[in-house]
Amino acid sequence: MRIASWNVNSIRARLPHLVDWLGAAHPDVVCIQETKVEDALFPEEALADAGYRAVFFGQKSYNGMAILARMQLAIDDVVKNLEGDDDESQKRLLACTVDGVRIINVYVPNGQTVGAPAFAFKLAWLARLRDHLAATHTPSEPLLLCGDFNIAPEAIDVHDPKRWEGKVLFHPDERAALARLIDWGLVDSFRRHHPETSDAFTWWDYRTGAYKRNRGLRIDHILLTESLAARSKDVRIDLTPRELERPSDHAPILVELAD
DNA sequence: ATGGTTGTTGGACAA
Repeated sequence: MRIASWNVNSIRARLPHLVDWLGAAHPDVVCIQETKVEDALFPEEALADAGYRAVFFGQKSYNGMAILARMQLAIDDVVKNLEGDDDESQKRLLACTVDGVRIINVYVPNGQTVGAPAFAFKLAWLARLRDHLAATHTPSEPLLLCGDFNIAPEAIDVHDPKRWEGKVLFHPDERAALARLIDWGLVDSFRRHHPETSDAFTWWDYRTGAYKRNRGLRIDHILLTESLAARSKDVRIDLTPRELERPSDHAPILVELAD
């Protein structure tokens, strides 16, 4: 089974890219972040025409989640947001089960600037996610936690770690929060398959021509429990859609799981 | 050099 994660930065603006990419990459499941659309306007039919069923959980303008699965696959046990969130809460988590794999798709708060209220919100949200995992799941089950974490784990994941050190997306407190999440019982699947690979990024700022110079960060992750990591054959970042005109600022990451 | 671009919207705001 091939499972992908992609922050599309508006599913309506990116619909042609997404549909083309589904046809080219043939994922079985796609976890999407930043749909930026309320549920009534979600492009469900266009995705069905492309051969994918969808569950979605969105809001106007900001955030918003979706999970797509090939029509032949069932999507079960859908969960929207964390325990304690209400209708007013930012839409940042969507979970389901496909073919026996528990899939948790997250859009971790960006944090804006270190020290800002949004940064405290980011750290608190990550702690709540850790609590949710511990309360609802066990590390022994086949579970995949993926999405836009807005955190680069290590210096090797940043184009210029000296310049980024202590900045939002690469601050010690965020990296510790991500490490706490992983310590629950997860594996960074990309790093397991590519332990030495540098300059492998999933996000490049729209400004300053960052993509052309490969000035990026690896902030989108697919984390697996050990039982699922044992089935993982490869993980790759697909740069193809980032090359197009008016792309998302993120590239998709994909994991290949043995049946 | 605190710049620059994109998306949602119709002026900021978030990223």
